Amino acid sequence: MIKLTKQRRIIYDILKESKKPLNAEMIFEKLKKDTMNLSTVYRTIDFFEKNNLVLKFHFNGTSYYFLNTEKHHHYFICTECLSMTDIDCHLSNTIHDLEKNHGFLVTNHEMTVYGLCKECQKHSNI
Amino acid sequence: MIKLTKQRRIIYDILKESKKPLNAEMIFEKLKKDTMNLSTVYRTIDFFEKNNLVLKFHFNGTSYYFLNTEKHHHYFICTECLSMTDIDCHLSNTIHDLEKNHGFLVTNHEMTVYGLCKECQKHSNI
DNA sequence: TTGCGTGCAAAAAGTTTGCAACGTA
DNA sequence: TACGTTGCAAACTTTTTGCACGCAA
Repeated sequence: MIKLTKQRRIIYDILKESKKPLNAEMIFEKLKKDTMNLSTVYRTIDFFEKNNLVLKFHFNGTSYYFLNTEKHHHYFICTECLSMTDIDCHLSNTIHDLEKNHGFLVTNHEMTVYGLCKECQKHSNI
Repeated sequence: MIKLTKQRRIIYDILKESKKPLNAEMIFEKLKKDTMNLSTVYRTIDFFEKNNLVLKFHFNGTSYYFLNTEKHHHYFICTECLSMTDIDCHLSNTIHDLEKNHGFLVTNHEMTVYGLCKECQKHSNI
């Protein structure tokens, strides 16, 4: 059974409220620092990840985390505002082929599209 | 014009010879350390990346790099032996839809499938 | 009560940077 | 020759770890 501590509850709620993926530092900021130690943030996230409660991806030198609801699997990340949008991608066929044709055992997959969202394109001076 | 230095040549060749993606430390090991400074490895890779000569992905705490030939874009990574296999994935449609339906500007995308290759499944005790 | 979770402090791992010297175009 | 590249050493960022104490089940 999973032990529900105050810290886990807090971090879970922060991730739940957030409309964007967060990194450890961002979570730490949100909980006002003195509530909890940064290493606890890392350990808690790690725990969540091992229990499939959160998913992560790596971007610009840090890992970002978000709750693993059924709908999140593939996403578009705006590199400006970090907004995350679910996208449809029919990967299951590809994965099936891999297992069938190459004999691979697929344990995990990720697919991320980066770019600028509509809003950020307006303010962007690229 | 791109300045071709001894160090760039060496690192390029290492990546070319390698059948697997390499991280900075692995490149550094291969060139026997005293040929070049580790920070030069990082700077060179960075330079290659900016000039689209290499692609990278992040895994297990480090960045892995490989030459950006036309054929490499989406791949299967064996988490045991790090072997990399190109896979077919028809993402262009997905990306097209994103740009058309959401007004996103797509600048980059990655898709990686992780698992165990045929060979490693035999020796694996998972 | 007991074993897992946490705080704290310290360090590991990966990567970046400033500056002087060097070497390619 | 000139300017981008490199070596070196130092720092920085992100993440991990050991240990003693604390708390949820």
